[in-house]
Amino acid sequence: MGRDRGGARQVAITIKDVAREAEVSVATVSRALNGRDNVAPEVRSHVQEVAARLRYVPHSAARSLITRRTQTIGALLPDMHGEFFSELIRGIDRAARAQSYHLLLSSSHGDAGETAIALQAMLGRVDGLLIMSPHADPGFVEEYLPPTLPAILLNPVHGHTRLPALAVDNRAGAYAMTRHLAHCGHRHIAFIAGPKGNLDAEERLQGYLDALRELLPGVEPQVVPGDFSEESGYRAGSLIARQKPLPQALFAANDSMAIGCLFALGEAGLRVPDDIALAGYDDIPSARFTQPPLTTVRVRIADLGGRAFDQLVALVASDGQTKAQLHSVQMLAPELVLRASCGMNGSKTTSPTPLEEKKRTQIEPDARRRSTSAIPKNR
Amino acid sequence: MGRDRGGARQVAITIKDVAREAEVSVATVSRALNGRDNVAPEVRSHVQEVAARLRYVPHSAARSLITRRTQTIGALLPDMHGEFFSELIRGIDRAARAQSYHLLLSSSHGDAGETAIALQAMLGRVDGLLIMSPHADPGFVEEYLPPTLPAILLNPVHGHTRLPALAVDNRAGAYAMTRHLAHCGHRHIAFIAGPKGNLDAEERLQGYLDALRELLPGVEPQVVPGDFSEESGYRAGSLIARQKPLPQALFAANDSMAIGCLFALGEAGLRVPDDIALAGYDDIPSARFTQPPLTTVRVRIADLGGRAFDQLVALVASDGQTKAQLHSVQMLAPELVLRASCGMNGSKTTSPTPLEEKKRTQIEPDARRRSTSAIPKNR
DNA sequence: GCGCGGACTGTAAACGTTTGCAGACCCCTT
DNA sequence: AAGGGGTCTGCAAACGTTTACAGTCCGCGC
Repeated sequence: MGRDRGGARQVAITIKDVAREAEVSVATVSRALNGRDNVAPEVRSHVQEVAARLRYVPHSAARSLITRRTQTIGALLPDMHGEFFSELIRGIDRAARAQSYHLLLSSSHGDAGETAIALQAMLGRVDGLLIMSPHADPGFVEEYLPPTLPAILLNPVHGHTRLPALAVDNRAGAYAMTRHLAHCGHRHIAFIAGPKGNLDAEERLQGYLDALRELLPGVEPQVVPGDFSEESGYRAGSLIARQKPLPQALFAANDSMAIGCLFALGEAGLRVPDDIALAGYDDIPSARFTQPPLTTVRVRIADLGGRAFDQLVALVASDGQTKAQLHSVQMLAPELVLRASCGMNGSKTTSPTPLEEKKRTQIEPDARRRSTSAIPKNR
Repeated sequence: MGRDRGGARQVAITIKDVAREAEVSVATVSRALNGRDNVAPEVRSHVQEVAARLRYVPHSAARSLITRRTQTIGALLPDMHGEFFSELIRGIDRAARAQSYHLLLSSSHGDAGETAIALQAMLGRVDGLLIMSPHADPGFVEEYLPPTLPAILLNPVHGHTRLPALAVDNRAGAYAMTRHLAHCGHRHIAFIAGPKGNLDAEERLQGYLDALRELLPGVEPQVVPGDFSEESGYRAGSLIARQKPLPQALFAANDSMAIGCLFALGEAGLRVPDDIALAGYDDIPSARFTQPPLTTVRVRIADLGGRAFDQLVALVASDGQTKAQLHSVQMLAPELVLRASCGMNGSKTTSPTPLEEKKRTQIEPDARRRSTSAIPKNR
């Protein structure tokens, strides 16, 4: 079986080899292997058997040359670190494998220029593009993206774009957390803000402000500056610890700052949550290791990636026809993770609280993608 | 400029369009754009100008159909979380972009079967493969991998393989850390082990045992079981805290366990490092946030990925001829990160200590790839 | 003046698929 | 017995490149 072929060195098996071996034409092989219905059943199984025996793998370049499909989508991602990045990739990758698509990755783009170059390089090789670009102006995308290539933005969008987008609803998450703190009985809730230009940071701040205005009218908001770093959280924490009337609760725009803040509060002799409640945002892994464990807002990153991928494939499949319909911005609702630091829920267990519907298009809540594993695997 | 073309809907620009517009043959366009030298300079620049104006992008499938190169390498990775995964990808991606290669990613493989399927799917689409498979038997790789396709393993290898491999020298790292603890004056050093079947865990244990035997002859090793989880570290810590003669130092096979252990020691009223020194392995981000910051062993993951990629491309370029030469196992030396928890170095700053040469092939130390950023970026 | 070589350019084949079209065959109906 | 229809199969074109080969043109040396 599998007779030697004349040539000097072994070249890849092609459809012709299968055809010769199975004693049919290449057209029949193609039809049999691609599941067309106009093939006699016994011929089909024979061809399949021969193909398997020869370990035939279709040459994807040849195939996509004629079908004009690559079965590949590209992901253009910025320079990201840690859990956020890996979760996003995980979600995209899972969805891709489920649809038997391939994933062409290009990450670590520092600026719009790098992203544009990477975009160029991907042009012939993908059926669609997932683009995450924190750079203020996504105009370069419209500049370099061929109008026919489906693409989905993973950004918090700010203004006009002809591309559909998917984003985490930062504002809704911050709103919900603030509401939770209010429900705990806290009235004086201070907020440690993120860096100025950052869209995520500003949306979170907005959620805090909105909730305060709507749920605790008359209470003055207090915003302490920060920049998402642990150090800035530490500084904010020691500042607040010296405050004459201590706030009842402290809400940091991300977990890193909350952790830094926790250190500062501890140094000042304040106990969390007894003397002051604390909450963060992101649910980074360290959040569950702090003492006390940190109440925070979890963002289902893997879900975000998976959903974006599925939408993109739908766009690809529809050949750009549904494009007009899907030309929208969808928001993915985050969920609260209540741990001990807010004083409400002393247990260590996670109890997700679904958020209510927020403005713009909303995604139906479902949980088909598995929850992100809490404990980091080995290593 | 860019005159309308007759057809109904806009199809991609091909080399023929450029040829027609530039009034030369397609062969000349190809030669001009690919930098062949047998093209008149003025013709070349004219063609380049026209191609740019038409936004011509070569159809990569057509190109690789004939060149038999895809300019793409594939990465087959297991189901990984967090920093380790993202650093690895970052390193690979950077190297890929530097060599203008594309990266086809398939991750989250739970078992050998999934990896094999993913491998199959990638077969026609990549020039080479980077494979990381923690599954005990990499035999399936040899089974499904065409003999002509260059590939590099990212595993700690255990025994025979015809593939070149690159791995982190777990044993050397554990050895160096144990030596450091001994240099600090500790003699009774206990080790919290990782899960039984795990290769990383066993290599680390071996490093500890070797160091103890060679550097502190006569001292009895103490190995406490663990499974890499924070909980198991906690259990090990409370066990040890109750010990009659307390060990002077405690070395956990990974940081998660060290952190769990730290909690347990704290609950038992023991101060680190005054009452007992503590060290971990991996340098996960949380390691620098603990109180006191954790002394640990850092693994330059991004470097590992980048090196592996560069070697793979060299293999691809050499058309498999150097394969015999490169058929080796290279070890990447980790470095110590001394923080306060070991009692030696009270400062918070990282001071990497290069390791001495260890057995097998060793990689020349260089630091061309930038250090992994310490503080997690925004989000 | 003629041939020769060098520099450049064009023609066409090849890469491995998919698929429209047409042919072959068989069975059924008339 | 002839024709019609259905089912299956093969032929060959097409996809967009690269590149071997065969020119063409020009200048130069004889």
